[in-house]
Amino acid sequence: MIYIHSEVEKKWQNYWQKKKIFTTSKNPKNKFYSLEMFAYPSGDIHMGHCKNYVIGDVYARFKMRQGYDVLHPFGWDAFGLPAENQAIKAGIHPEKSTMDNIRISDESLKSLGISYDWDREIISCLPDYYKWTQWMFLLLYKRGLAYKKEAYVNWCSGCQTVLANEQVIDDKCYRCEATVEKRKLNQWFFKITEYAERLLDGLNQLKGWQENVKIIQRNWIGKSDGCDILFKVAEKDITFKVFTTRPDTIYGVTFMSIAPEHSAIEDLISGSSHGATVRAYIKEATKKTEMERMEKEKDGIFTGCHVINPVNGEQVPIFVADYVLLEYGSGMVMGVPAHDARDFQFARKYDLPIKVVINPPDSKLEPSSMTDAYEEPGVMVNSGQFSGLESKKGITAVTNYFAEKKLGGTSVNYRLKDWLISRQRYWGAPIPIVYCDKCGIVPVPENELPVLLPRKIDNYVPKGKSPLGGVASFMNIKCPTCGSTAKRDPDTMDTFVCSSWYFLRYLDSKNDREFCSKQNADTWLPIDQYIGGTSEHATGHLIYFRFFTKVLYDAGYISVDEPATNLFNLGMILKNGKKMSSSKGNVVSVGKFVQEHGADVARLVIVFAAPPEREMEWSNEGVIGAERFINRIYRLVTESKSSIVKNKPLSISKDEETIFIKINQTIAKVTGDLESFKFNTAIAALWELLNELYSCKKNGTVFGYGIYAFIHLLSPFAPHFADELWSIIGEKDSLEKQDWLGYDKNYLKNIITTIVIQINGKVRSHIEIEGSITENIVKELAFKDEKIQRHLQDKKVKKLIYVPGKILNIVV
RNA sequence: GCGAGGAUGGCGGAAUUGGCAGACGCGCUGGAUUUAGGAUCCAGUUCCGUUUAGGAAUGGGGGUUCAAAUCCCCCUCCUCGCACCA
Repeated sequence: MIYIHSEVEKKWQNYWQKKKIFTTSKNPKNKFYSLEMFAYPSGDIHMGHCKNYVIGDVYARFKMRQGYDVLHPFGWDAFGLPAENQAIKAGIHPEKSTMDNIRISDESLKSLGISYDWDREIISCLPDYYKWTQWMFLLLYKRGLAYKKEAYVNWCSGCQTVLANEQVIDDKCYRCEATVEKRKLNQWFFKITEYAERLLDGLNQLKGWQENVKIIQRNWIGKSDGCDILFKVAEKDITFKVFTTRPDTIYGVTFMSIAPEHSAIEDLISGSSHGATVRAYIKEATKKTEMERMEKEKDGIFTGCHVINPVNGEQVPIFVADYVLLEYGSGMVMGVPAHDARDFQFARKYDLPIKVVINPPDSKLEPSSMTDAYEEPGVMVNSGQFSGLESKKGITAVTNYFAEKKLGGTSVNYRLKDWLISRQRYWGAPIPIVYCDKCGIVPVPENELPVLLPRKIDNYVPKGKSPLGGVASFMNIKCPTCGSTAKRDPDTMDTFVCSSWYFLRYLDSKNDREFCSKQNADTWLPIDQYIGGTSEHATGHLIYFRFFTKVLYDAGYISVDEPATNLFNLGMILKNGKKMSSSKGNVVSVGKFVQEHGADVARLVIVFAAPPEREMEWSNEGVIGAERFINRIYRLVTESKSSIVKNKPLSISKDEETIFIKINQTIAKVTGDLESFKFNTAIAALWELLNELYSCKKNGTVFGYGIYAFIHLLSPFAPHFADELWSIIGEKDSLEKQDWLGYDKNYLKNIITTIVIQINGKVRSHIEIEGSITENIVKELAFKDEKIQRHLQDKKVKKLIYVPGKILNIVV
């Protein structure tokens, strides 16, 4: 007798839909917001994507069974490069291609029986969604958090657009792997840096986030405490502010470096004989990629100017050097060769003086014999009034000195940069900004949203300019303020903007007056369990959606300032050791697999093969195991359905006690494992119980109850199959409507306890004891034991160590 | 270079306030049943040792302990993140 999955799975999916089993409660008493990251619709989804949805589904179903009113929605991150590149490749308009992909992917998800409330599905490329993405832009603009500036940006020659920092990997584009160059462009930015401190601080309250992700975010934010110091230029009327974390080395400054892109350089070299060489150097430097600049030997060029060291009046030369980053601090660095590795190299190359101002605690440094900079703490020397101070105290003392003299003082810098959101691409939400000849930058009034993305466009393939710029009917409008001729912004927004707030739209997906009502937000927020992705999102989406949450909180639209209390990161599914992807040709199609083996088998393969957080290889062996599991259960249930017992047995006979204990232990184990995402060991426990049920006498109330309990426990993992078994044993409706099974605490301990007897830590024997166990009984039985006696011959017992109920170790 | 995580049978993986290493599955071996087996059932399966007795074993080396996969020190390799951040 073999289980036929195809009809059964369809039947239950229809049933769930008809009975609205997964429709979210309107008035939740005990809310639980369970969310999986939404997806890019690039082609049909494949098994590689499905781990996310299956793991999330098992958890959501478990929570439903525990009596929570679960919100479990899904949607599509439908704008952006992945969808657009795929459309261009196929030569199909992105809208058609995207919507087609969504349709077939929805089918795949439904065929897996994922418990989504499909009524709340969102698609970020549709106007009723991106209207609110544009609204978010305006909100940030109003709050001074969106601004435009000319900046060097990452330009991908393949995708013909700018990229955010985290979209550049080793100087290559994250989508097409073309080399990324620097271009100076006028672009929109979100001022995420203004939230740097709060983003950092908020991590401490996220107890339910994996430490790993929080560490990555901390590093990415990159807070460093230090001191600003003002340096006057000797030859010109210019003052520079320079950031340093080591003000204690101020007396060791022997030069100054400035980033090639720095706007003050022109002033420094104007009218100077150094102008030509400096300009040539800058030209060369800005041509290089970041990688090239990093890999070569540090170099620079003298500007002809000097700065005056404010502590001792010394004049030191200013160099332009391409290892200095414009974006960090003020784009200038004070060169202290004795105590900074980079400055040391630079000084040796150009024969600049090396001045030791920090000595190690118990030795003295000689500049001539140094082979490396000394960067550790130590004692300040050659430092005027500060000499003799321990360097840590020196940092404070020097900082205070500058603060008092109004020449600088305490300063904090972050590695985090503002978020560049303009994209010169067609497939995105248009930026709701108008450029009026008279009024300048004008935000589109809210009541004119959405700014519709024109469907008709001659050429959406990017060629270095925004495709929308060529659509006259879109570009040319009247200024909303004064009515004179104006133009729209031809750029679209980074998709990360769409995904920064999507979790809010689910709460009120059809609201056309607000992105989400305050009431719904208050009802459902925060996300109780967020599941998805790997840590690759740690510096992208997971920071951005925290940022948006804080902005919306500040603006009073929501009452939480962190979006998700718990975050679970998953490991990828691999096939032949590599990430599944259609370009690598190693995908397992959902549709085909479900047709052949069934959704429940797919689900079981995913949960049993490895712990969810670890990478797993998709293997045929796993499929065989899962199929065998299902058939074995099916056989047992159909053969014994007449003896099913639906209530916990009132009395348990002596010889049924063992199996009853096993049942209770399994309920406890599976419940605990579900709560902590150890789904693989939950399945192992079910296997154990199944084997146990097979080997016990196949009748009697306890056996019958065991099968009943088993079906319950199986249902989050293999919901179609479990509901089918549920009806086979004569029950009505779906298990989803049933409360999660409790267990009897009095039956968790085994009747027989095995005590391990060790001699000098080596296992020599076991004794089995039923009933109460005291140390004395154990000792008595141990010394009577034949094997133990043999080992104890001619030996003297020195010590006995007894661990109650576990071990007796005899030391001889 | 810095930061995080990891290394356990033929394979995926269990086991963490230190207490029987290898749960469960796959594979393999033997048996039963079957016209048949890539179905099913039963038994076995870390390695060495013919069996027994025993010994060895959780990447390698040292240590703490009655007792270490688990704690400490050193080393090797792998994965991920950051990477001139002044």
